[in-house]
Amino acid sequence: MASRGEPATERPLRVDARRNRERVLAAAREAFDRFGPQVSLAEVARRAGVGQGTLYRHFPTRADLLGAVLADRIDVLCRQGAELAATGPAGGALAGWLRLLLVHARVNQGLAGGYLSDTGLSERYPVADCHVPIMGMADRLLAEAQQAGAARMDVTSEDLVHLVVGIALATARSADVDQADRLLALALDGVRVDAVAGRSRSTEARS
Amino acid sequence: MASRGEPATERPLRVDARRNRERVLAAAREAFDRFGPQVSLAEVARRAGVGQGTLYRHFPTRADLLGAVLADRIDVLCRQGAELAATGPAGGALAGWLRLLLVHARVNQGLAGGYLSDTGLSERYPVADCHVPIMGMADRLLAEAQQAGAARMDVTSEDLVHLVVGIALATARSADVDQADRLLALALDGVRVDAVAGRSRSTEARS
DNA sequence: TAGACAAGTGGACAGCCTGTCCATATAGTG
DNA sequence: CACTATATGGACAGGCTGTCCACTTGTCTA
Repeated sequence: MASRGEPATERPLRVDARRNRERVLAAAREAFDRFGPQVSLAEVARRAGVGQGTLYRHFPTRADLLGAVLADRIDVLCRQGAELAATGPAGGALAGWLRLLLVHARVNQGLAGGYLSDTGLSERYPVADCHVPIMGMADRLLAEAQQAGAARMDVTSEDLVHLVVGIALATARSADVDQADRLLALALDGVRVDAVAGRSRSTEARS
Repeated sequence: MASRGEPATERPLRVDARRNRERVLAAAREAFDRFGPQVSLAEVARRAGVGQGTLYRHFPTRADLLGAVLADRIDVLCRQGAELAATGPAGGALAGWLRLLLVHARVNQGLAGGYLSDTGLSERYPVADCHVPIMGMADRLLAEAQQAGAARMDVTSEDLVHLVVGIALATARSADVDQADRLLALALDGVRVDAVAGRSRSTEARS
């Protein structure tokens, strides 16, 4: 995820360096959208009009570049969540935001997938750093929904996010554009408080 | 998926060719397990003790190789499903098999992911060929569960499979090994027939 | 069993990609 | 303006994919 908050304790980048960094970022955004997250980094450098060395100086690995591109998309998503929370009822805000999250996850499926698998397939913190703000927003919206009695108390925000991400991943290449939405609705049916009415969910369906 | 059913209309492989094919397959199985689906095909050939040309002759693309390895794992899974159907109650068979599917999807997540993304990121049939047997088994188990009154009528087998695959993908690198199971239970809560009790699921939670 | 030919093999090779290195160019500073 | 730390670009080493083809080996027929 590189430098989200710009520690600024270190001397700032030289202006030409910062300009090049932005160029690379812009080129990467466009190239990832156009050719997918597998696009050659040499190609990105070419499109940015910089040398490969410059690209690698700013983003030592492909994951760093993917992460940087993801980061501001996530910013937008979280701002939207805050707005929903401020303007609507708690249950609706949660459901609405999960829908936005679903769209985000579908659109950026490739990016995030590439990011994750480059970040290290193993031995890493379960969800990548860049998902921290997402988890924060999920925490907040779920807590509010639970307080309003609109969501089961035994559901965690991690569950919800994983469920949505999963739906996005699983349906990413489905031709049926509505399916993701239907799946989300199905899953949300299991989340709402009235769905549980005193039964001990989980394993009792085992066999 | 290459030649699952061996059309046999074409002359069979020469014995040495068949032997080499098996060797490559065995080496691939092991290498994929050990090093992940990104392992170099040259490495697979080396481990199989054949030349690269031989590997590519039998499996022209990485996806072909991944697909072949996946195919027999899927065979096993479907046989297990048939057994469950034959021995237990319909609702339990469905739930139990979905759990097996979840395990399968988690274990082979990398394989399937690699398979899908190599098969072609775009313009292809939504779910890859190799999933046809899985869908068939899901169809069957769901239909039986629905007839037994153990599953909602408005759920499709595609929904279920996607949900499970999604959970597997989303939790594949989670440190919490139980989470996938909990998510599945959560999702199944939305599937069971008593969860719906005369409400029109889906979008009414919108805002 | 021998000969002939189609089928199969292996490894060299072309082309592409990643990530490093360093001689050169340039912003920032006094 | 001069000086230095920073930044740049492109050549390069190393690795991977997928193709090609001269050579080897099953298989079939007589």
